[in-house]
Amino acid sequence: MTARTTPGPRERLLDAARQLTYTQGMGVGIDAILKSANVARRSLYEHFGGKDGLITEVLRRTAVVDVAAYRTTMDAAGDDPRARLLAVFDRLGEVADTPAFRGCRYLAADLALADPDHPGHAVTREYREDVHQILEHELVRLEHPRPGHAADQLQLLVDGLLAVAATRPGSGPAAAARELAERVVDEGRRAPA
Amino acid sequence: MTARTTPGPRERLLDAARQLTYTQGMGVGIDAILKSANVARRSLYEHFGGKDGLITEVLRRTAVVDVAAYRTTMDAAGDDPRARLLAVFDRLGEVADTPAFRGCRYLAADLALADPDHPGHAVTREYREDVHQILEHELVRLEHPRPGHAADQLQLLVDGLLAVAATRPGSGPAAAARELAERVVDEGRRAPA
DNA sequence: GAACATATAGACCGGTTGATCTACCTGTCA
DNA sequence: TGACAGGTAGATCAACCGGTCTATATGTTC
Repeated sequence: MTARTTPGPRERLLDAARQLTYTQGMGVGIDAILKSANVARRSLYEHFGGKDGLITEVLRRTAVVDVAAYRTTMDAAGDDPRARLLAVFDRLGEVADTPAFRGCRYLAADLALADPDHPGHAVTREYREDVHQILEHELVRLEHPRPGHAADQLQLLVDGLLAVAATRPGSGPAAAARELAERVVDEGRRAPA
Repeated sequence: MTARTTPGPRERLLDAARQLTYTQGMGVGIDAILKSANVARRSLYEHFGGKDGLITEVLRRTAVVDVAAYRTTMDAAGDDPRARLLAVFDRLGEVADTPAFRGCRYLAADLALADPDHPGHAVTREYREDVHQILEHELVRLEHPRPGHAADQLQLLVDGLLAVAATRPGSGPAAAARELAERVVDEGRRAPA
């Protein structure tokens, strides 16, 4: 029941690694992370076994947070599934407008971790499955004729939005993606046969 | 007029770097490139001044090739602007199905090159502008009401397609992207007012 | 043949990488 | 008091990084 005023070395490491791997990429040196976290070298290996373990745990943590953010965003939009889905794109537009935005962390991780056996890949894959399920769930509630397919399309729009926002800032990708998302969501609504 | 049977060191370097930076990422060591190209260390610095120069030149070369590929693909689809635009997505679907496919080289470069002043970023930016212009040109021919905006959307679909293909292979992103591309292209065609 | 540009081969540099190690310090609990 | 877990500090390691260097070989061209 010790109420720590300062997070322990483990949390400090995760936080520093989360920030530095995003701003500097997966190639950041361990020394930079240790220095930023103000943590002894040994503690890293005690807690995570090495750099790969630390990176993987960072991805796991952020994935939990980001999946929760999807749900929070949708809950704030009310009960209507259509509004809930479109709110995701509005929210991503806000995030992408942040000066600190540097693209999708999970895509960057998959592209940067050349080794296909790196445990980080499994984490990113699971993250995408979670997001897909969240989107599909709303589409089912909408009685969308092809919820799985539509979820694929929405996820493609999300990835496209994040990629364009990272590489062509100022082109307003969020609005463009939202327009297309509306058509996906509204598919087969008032159409005959 | 010497008809070389083997490309010179410069071409061998560019070719090896093109392959290795794609399969291994921008973090590949110079030694690996030199060994793969079977080129002396010094030649790299004579021709490109260093690793950054080599990488930048690789991006410049592949950008020329890839922009030409857009035109070739569209020309093979005939004269109709609609068919020409949709052919791009069919072609990208083929490319993404290649076992060697590892995502968009230019997006990976922008995400991996942490230094915002790296000359490679200017090359990728110009590449995207070229692609945008190609798409917009066809949309103008189509008398699309908002050719610039539609080109933005098509480019977003391209980026999303390549990202999904790299991270969720087998989910058929090409077909999903093509469907949405059709709606973008057909926007305001038979609609009144 | 001499001069020259262009290769190659490889030693070498300082710096950094991820990882392992010892030594010491500081709480907590028995 | 004493043991012990968990933290810090920092030396040390082999390997590799990008880059510079010398020496040598191979052409081509005056």
